[in-house]
Amino acid sequence: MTDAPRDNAPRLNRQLCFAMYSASRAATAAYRPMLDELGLTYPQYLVMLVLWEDEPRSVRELGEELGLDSGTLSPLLKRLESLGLVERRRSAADERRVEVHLTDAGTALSARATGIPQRLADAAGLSPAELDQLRETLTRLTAALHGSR
Amino acid sequence: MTDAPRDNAPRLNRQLCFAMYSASRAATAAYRPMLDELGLTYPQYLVMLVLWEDEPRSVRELGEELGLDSGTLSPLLKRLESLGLVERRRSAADERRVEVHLTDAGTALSARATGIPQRLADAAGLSPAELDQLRETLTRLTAALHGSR
DNA sequence: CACAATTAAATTGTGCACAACTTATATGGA
DNA sequence: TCCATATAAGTTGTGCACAATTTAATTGTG
Repeated sequence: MTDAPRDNAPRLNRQLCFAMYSASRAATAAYRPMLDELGLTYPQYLVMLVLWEDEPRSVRELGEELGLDSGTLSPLLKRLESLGLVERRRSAADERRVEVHLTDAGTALSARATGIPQRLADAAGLSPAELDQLRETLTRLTAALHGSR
Repeated sequence: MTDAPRDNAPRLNRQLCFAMYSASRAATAAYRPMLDELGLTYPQYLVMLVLWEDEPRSVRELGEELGLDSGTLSPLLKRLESLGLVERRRSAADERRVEVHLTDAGTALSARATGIPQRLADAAGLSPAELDQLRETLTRLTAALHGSR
């Protein structure tokens, strides 16, 4: 036996999971300076993206879109509310639900966020076709992993 | 104007970054039941993978392999030490360094972790060629994003 | 109607990530 | 040699993720 890595042991840089973990953190880090200008974290930005598509949304609906539970969303939404970007209102029709509405400031922020994804795509160093294929493969992978529970 | 999503606004499910964020969390979630049996979290498992390749490693070396800083690693290593899997010892040659050694229990755990990556690959629902290409593309993307800082 | 089961959101507790700062040690010139 | 600079690790504080639990409102069924 030698000092070389054991052949049967999993090797870090061979692992897809680590590649995704690293890529995800690198992408979030690349977003950070742009999001800093908006005063948002990356998960807060994701919530705003969903609301910019359609609002109001209940906490449960936001959670379904993003795959997050109320344990993550409740405090996050409280911070967005204290930033003056959203308002949380109990639904009159169903008192269990909390509807998250955009404020005028929250709606206005959309304009300043428009260019962000393109700036990341530029920094990615991949062709548009590669980016598209990567996104498609990841989406399929995510669905398969969720299905195999 | 209609109620439809604004065409110029970034759409969530078109965004590569969200695809990576979701895929990374789904993969970690798929690992969780297997890692629960070992008593490890996913980042702890990553540290053990590095040590199984070669040990001892300093905190700085671990951080370079994994892209993590001492703010993350110091408490994580303290937890691994309290689990009896590693020992932290000040380097005699350089008193600033802390060398992380595997204990016998830490070394032995490797055997129980061997099959884990294959089980995830099976659940991924992608062909080996797709998995390999995905990993390669992600690695290239991570490098590009780090380079563009 | 009554009431058990379900659903929605919040809360509590643990463990990352990461920025900012602190402490201690080492190193490279003037 | 002296000491400014750099480096290694730890600490503090904020904000996710996520499991487990709690509280409150709603729904389905006898």
